[in-house]
Amino acid sequence: MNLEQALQLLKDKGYKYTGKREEMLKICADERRYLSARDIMERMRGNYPSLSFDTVYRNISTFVNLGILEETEFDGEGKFRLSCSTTGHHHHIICTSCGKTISVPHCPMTVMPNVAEDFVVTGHKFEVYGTCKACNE
Amino acid sequence: MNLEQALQLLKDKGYKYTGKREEMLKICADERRYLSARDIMERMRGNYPSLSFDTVYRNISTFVNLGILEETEFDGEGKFRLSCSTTGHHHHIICTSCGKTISVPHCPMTVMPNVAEDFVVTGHKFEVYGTCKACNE
DNA sequence: TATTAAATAGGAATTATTACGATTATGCAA
DNA sequence: TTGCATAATCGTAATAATTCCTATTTAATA
Repeated sequence: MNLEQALQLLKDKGYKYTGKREEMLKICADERRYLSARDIMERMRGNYPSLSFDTVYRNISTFVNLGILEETEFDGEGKFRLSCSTTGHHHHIICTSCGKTISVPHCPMTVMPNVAEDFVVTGHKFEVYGTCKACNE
Repeated sequence: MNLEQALQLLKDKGYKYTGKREEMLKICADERRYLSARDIMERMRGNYPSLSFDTVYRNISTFVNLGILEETEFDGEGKFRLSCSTTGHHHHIICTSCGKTISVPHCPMTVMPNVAEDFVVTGHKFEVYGTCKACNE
């Protein structure tokens, strides 16, 4: 997904256009890696010095619900990135230092032995963590 | 791992025996599923009404470092369980309602394409979430 | 039994996130 | 273009999980 698609989707769904929403999405589109809510707030402070937590968290939540952002959680906080263009279901190798990702189309669920007949499976998480080349230097 | 092994390991490593540590481990050994720090505290309040956060969190941290407890994180909080007897590396299917688990010896890393030559891989997480039979009723 | 270092209590501090009433701004229709 | 209804935002308080800190207590052992 790119910025234009994200803004169009918001419009189609009847959400109002605001400068803050555009800037949030712009930041995510420019960086294309996992950012925390605080990361996003910090990058917006220049243009919107009086930005509220509420605005950022509520908009993030909206974007996640619409599929504009992908969400995960590690190091004790939520992380968000613009949904990958990778078609369909995928996983990530994630740099825990800068949030940069590599997409992995391979999903372990396809080869999971069906040991869980007693479980109603609602989801799964497969992530590989490490540090990227740039962060290693 | 069982209660006796855990207590022995603590002793071998030079940690002091305390009733609180034994009870924490007893709770984990009896339940054998993922519990939050708060879950553990609540179960101890009867015997130790003046139990401190610090005690629980510090002991959990000690136990995790010694490999007595396995740690994960979902629903915004840390979860802990007595290390499985399953030999070696494994993953879990986890009931997000009660913390009950099923061990899965299969690890997706063994079949991961090596797309990460630019990454120094430090870890990974593979968990399947759902609700168990008992919680579904 | 006395000593010493580890463990704990009690509560304050931190951090991430959510909640909420008051205010402001967007989209739309007259 | 203006006014209206409602969504979005602000400012801040509330929550919730976790960590930190100091005085006190306790387990191990000499």
